[in-house]
Amino acid sequence: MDRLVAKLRTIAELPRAAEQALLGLPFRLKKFDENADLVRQGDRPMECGLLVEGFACRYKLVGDGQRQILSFHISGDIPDLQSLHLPVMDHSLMALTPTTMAFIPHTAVDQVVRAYPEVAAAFWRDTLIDAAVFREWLTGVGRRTAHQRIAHLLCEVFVRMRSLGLVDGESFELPVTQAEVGDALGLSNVHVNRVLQELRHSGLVSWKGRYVAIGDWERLKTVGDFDAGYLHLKPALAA
Amino acid sequence: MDRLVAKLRTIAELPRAAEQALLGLPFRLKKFDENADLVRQGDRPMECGLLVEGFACRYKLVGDGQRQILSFHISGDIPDLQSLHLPVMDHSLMALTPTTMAFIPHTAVDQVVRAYPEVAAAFWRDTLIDAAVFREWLTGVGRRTAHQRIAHLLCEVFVRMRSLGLVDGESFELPVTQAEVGDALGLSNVHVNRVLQELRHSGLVSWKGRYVAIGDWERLKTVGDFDAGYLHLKPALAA
DNA sequence: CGTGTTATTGACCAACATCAAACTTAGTGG
DNA sequence: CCACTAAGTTTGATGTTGGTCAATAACACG
Repeated sequence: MDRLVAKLRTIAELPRAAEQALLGLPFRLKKFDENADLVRQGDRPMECGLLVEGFACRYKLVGDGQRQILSFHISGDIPDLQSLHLPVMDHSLMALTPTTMAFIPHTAVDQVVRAYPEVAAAFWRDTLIDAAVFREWLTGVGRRTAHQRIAHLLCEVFVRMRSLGLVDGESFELPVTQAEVGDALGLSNVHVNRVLQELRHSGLVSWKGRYVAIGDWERLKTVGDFDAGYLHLKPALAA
Repeated sequence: MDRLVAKLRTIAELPRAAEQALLGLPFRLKKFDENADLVRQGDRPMECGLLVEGFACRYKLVGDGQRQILSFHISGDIPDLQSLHLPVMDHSLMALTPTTMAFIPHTAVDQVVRAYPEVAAAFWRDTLIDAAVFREWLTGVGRRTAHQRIAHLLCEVFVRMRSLGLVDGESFELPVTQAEVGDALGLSNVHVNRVLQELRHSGLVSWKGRYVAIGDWERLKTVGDFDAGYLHLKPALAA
């Protein structure tokens, strides 16, 4: 649960008592293999899943079987928090790496939320930030070129990782395949590969295996038309 | 405020007292011309804007000036409800027709939300449904063809209008230009025009001026790969 | 009736998809 | 430690959806 508190601290201030209540939440740990579904579209979860360890993503499938990845998630996120108020899942969640989740009963979350309006506000704020990120992705997929989209995604992940203290120098872990990037940005894996090569050759980024390093942050931001405002980070973390 | 209550009834059950509290909310009416901005990206609103009369949309601009429309809104919606918890707007709102808004002070909304957890839950649920729609649009723009996207959008608007009792037979008002549809779906106005002609010729829809009529609902749903689940309507309204 | 917005058409073009094959790399079991 | 395998990356050739530009036609409205 300390991961959860750490995450919420990046977006809101919580009174000590509320943090204690969160730390006391009951949960059930469960491990998942890479590529396993954590929750499926159509499910009616009775618990919220806190991502403790690993990387995950939300996704939807369309009629002809293509996949759209909707968001990436890391330690501290509760990607299905919405199930508290939207009983049936409208998308699925899957593990991008081996993952461990802490499932917290809805009833327990509900109690904390009722007892501490600040927690309710923080959770609500968290889901609102989710929505803000969807809007940004939507404008990217709708109106930006492949180059811009890829640069933008790298900027976003970099800033989010940095706000959680997960960046080492200029580089951070991103255990995502090029095909997955394509599914997130509405591109083919082939095109992602080609654009990535150009970004590398212009020295904007390097990406080897699971690790991305930013080569030229200012230029990458420019190329990606990136402005971190939509992430609604606390000012201290946005720099 | 009765528009607001009517809207919330489509997504949640509220105790009588809570509805009364909502009806008693203070507000300030303001009229806007077609194409006027209601709220701008970067603003820090002190009020929430309830759309009383007219059609509006959320949008963002990208670096080179192109526009992405993020959602359409009708009477009863509070498109900037999020400003309660996200102080600075990450997108703009504009009127698609002459519009009247009722601006309700954040402080007043906050009081009702604290006094009635059911209202807090209903509002939260409303913003979660917003997010669900963004996800669906994202998958459409990312992974569906122009035909599918346009058919899907018409399905969505039809179902939402019907849930509010705003459909007359098979037809409903949609005061949106083809260029605006393009900006919503990540397409050019020219291409929207061509696809729309095909949809008309195959008898799926007719669209004259401000009014759309569904010609073949079943086929339109199939073409648009549409499933209303993501709208999270109460079962009685989803049919 | 003008006048400005919106819809429609045609010609041409570019970004990105698709297909298929070869090449790398990271694991895995012997 | 090495060969083997599967996943991921890279490359090339080719195709298509949908964009851009520019002109014309239809409307809506004062």
